[in-house]
Amino acid sequence: MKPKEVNQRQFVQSLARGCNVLAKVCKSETQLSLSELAKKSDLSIGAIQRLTYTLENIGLLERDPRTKRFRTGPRMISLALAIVHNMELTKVAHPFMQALSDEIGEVVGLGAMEGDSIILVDIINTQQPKQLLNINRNTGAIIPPHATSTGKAILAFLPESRVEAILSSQGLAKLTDNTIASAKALKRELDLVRERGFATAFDENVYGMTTIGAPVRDSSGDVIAAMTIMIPSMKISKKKFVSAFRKKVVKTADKISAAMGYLKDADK
Amino acid sequence: MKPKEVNQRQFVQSLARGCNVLAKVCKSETQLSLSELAKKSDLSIGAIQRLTYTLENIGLLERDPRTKRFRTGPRMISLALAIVHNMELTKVAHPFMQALSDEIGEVVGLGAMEGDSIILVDIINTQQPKQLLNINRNTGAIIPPHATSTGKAILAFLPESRVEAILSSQGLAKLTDNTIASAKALKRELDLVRERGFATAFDENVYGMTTIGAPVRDSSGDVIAAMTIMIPSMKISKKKFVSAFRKKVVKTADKISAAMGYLKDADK
DNA sequence: TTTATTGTATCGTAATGCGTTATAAATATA
DNA sequence: TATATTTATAACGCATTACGATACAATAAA
Repeated sequence: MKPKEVNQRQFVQSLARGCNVLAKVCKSETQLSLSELAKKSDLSIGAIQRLTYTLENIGLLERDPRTKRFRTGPRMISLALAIVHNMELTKVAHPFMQALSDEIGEVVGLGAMEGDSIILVDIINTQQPKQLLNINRNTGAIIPPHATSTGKAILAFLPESRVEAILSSQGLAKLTDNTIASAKALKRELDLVRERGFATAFDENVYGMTTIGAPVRDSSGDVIAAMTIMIPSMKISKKKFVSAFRKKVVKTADKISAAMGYLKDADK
Repeated sequence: MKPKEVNQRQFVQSLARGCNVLAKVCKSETQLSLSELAKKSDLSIGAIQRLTYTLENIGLLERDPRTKRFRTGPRMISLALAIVHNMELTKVAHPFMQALSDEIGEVVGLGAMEGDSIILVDIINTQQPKQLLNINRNTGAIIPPHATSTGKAILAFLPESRVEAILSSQGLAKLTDNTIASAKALKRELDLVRERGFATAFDENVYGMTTIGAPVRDSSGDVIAAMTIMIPSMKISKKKFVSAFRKKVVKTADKISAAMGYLKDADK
């Protein structure tokens, strides 16, 4: 119908539409009705009906028998668990992150490269019941590479070509006044990160969040992720923050790298 | 093409096919090539090409640029993490399970109802390097309800109609000599479980695995999951196993129920 | 090099999935 | 309870979409 010039003759519309519907339901905290789905996807009601019928039939979606609303189906949950399970990184990293978080009493996160995106794959939340400003990110969130310590800690150690690919696919959106939104400035920043071995971000992604991150390597020495400490900016000055945590982030990230099989002094 | 009398005119073939392909790739430990996928799915090579092209295009699949093999894409990973994140049960249960496992030095698992399936949603593995028989189940695994302590601990506390629905959808496969494969015998077993408050399974699912499980309830009092202790059967006699662990399973499962908001003595 | 294997593009066809419309059920309003 | 409104299901006719087959290109093996 619509002039989808994105593609040629290889694109199967109904699959893409169906997957989008599936994703909508799975990501939604609440259950969704047929008509809600139709509105959110702007597809005809008939289309949604067929797609959901199919997805339900193969177990990826499920329907509350009372309310007739859709929710994530058993097969989808099984699949999700299998995927997460296959990510050995989180399994390896989690205990180290937990230990660090316990020690310093702050939020610790882990962002990993998946394709050209950086995804928050694990987070240790410190449950201080009602803090003024709470850091509240969920696993699965896609993280802007240029505006986070996680992102910069990864980018700094990737080959030029990968960095360009990632940035061109993700863009350099100006998220706050402090966001480094120019390619040139970012390049300089990455040089600094490389030199120091860790990255920082002061209110660059969202206002009020200060973070410091260090890269994590796999057994072949490639940087595949970064671990971060996140705190509310008002809690401490930049200087104190960096001096207090720089060694701890790097040390913990290095431990994770080691546990992933990376031998620090193998060469160079 | 094939006489798919399963359905009428509402079933959209290409969506179902595409999702199956997607699931195959995501569940596979290794990356899959186009032709491998074609064989495994028995679809024409052209079909697989279109489906994977689409899935890749929308980020659910990803292709290794060198080998051209498919793997789980960033958007799929993001989705999986979001799904798992939304499952508050595991978040709540995990620390209790960890504590129990630490205390007794055995494997502890958690199986939850998802639709008419019971899925292993979390497991604490005790990493005894090279034990003779290692319990090795992965999260995401679908668990036979009638042949496991997890399953029986759940079934015993569900309304009759749900039990029937589950059993008729899952069957009563004879998995070992000890499997309770008759509906009558199972009913008697479930009576016993209800009476004692926990379920056992001695080599009923796979040979060599003995388990004991207790139900977990949510805030509305419904049984939604069960927690199990799993050990290699040769390690201990049935009697000793039950007497050693019966109180611990129930107690820990109760703690989880309480943390889920269940008030034990609300009524009755 | 040749040969096998695997991935990509093309093409004509009809079956598949499309949006619309009609019916039924459920929920809200009076 | 009756009426209006929203929501879900089913039917249908048409054009597009996805189909399998085949031919071509690229890569890997020998």
